[in-house]
Amino acid sequence: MKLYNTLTKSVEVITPLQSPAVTLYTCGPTVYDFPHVGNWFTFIRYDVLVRALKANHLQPKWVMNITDVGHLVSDADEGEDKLEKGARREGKTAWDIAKFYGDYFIQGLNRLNILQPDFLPKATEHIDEQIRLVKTLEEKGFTYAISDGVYFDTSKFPKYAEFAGLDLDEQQAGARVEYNPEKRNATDFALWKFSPKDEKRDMEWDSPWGKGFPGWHIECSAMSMKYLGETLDIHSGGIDHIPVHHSNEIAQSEAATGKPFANYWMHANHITVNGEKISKSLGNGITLEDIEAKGSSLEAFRLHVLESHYRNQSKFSWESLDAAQNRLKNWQAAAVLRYQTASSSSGGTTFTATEIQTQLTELLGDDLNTPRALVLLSGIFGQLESTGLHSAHVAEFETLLVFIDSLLGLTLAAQADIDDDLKQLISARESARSKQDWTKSDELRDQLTSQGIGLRDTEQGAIWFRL
RNA sequence: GGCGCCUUGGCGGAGUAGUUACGCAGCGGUCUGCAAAACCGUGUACACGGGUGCAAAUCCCGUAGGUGCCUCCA
Repeated sequence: MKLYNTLTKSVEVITPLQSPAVTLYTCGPTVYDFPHVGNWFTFIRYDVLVRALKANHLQPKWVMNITDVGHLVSDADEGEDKLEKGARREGKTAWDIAKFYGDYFIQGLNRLNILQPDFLPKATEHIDEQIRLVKTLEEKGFTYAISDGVYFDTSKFPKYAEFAGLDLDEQQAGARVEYNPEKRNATDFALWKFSPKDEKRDMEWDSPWGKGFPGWHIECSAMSMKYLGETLDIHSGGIDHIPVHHSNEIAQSEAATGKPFANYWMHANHITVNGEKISKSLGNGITLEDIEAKGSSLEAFRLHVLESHYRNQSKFSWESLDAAQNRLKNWQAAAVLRYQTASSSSGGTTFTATEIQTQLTELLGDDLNTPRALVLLSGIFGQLESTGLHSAHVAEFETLLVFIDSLLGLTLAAQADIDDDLKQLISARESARSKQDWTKSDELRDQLTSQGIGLRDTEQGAIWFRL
């Protein structure tokens, strides 16, 4: 299993600390609003990673956090907590917001056929762990307190800028945003924030430094260490997190333990819509509901995600989603050929499932090359559609479909046979046709169409497919 | 202002030196009772200008446009 490692900027073979177990931490959502397609792209990328690891004989132990406190509107540790802001927007408490959008997120995982992580820890349920980690950092001299919180002193972690390849001096010279002048360094970040003196927050806890709430970054370190140990194999997240969030995670974790935090870093690139990034301010945050309202399926959306490589910036458009929907329909039409092999015993496509499985596993194992995997599959399904499935290969085909579904999260094997009523309509049409009763045969065809079943007349008889 | 990345046929999207990528859509034809599907055929694609090479979409330099991070954000 090979993966591009942001740490070394090269594709590397994954060698877990305790193979075949592989520990994986993926940055999860901040649950203050509906996720948009860009967010879901990344979560599907994680899912593909997990499935690829499994296919390549590794056993992932997967943790994805739920950020339900402490993520401020600005990464510069200023501004409002997103949860509190969401609460004000909807006239609820921050706890209500976290519950509602947290539940929505988990439903979204299911709707997109994303595997459930082994752990989905919430930041608010790990306050003690976070406080303990800050204490450790304090004891080791990495922290200092100012009026609004306890901060990490990045100047005491000399390789801070290495991970993101930043030139801190240059950046500061041209920085557009001013930072809290009490901070010792621009890159210092909050470990613990104090509650405002004149305001009662929905979410706040006591700590050795005063009442407040944890900084956004510390949760990931605390929770990954709790569930996966001080050094994890793979840490994954959105590409935007390289400069701030992940640099901070590395700094605070390695400062606390003296050990490497993660051996492999996998970053999913972003997508654009109409050539622009997705952001709240642009108002182009398409949701899963928008996709369904347009008549597309979430499975087609998933296939659309797989059509591009996770390291490239890819584009989302309704046109490309339609293309994926059509491609999926063709695949589904091929999948149901296994119910229609009665007269193709002599001809039809034959193949060996294990051979194709090996190829697919290698493609996914080569830095998650999903575009190439789809090319392979389109070739196979295309051949099936043109020549039919050999009747002796139904079981082989079924095995392959189950494997494809497990690797790519599709539901091809689940494509069911049609019921007897529909089958009778088809055979009634066949006999009408043999009697050249075109009126009746067209009428029956219309009936089938209205029930979502299309037909193609071949030399071996009518083949049905779902419209 | 600093540091990056990108630019492939109608749309999406692989490909880092020499092979038709591929998908979706389109066009012409065959087949068909009519359709549909399928099949056959069909697009002088690699932003522009130089350079290196026997050979460049692929490497180097420059130009133009776009875009990302340094605010929000997967």
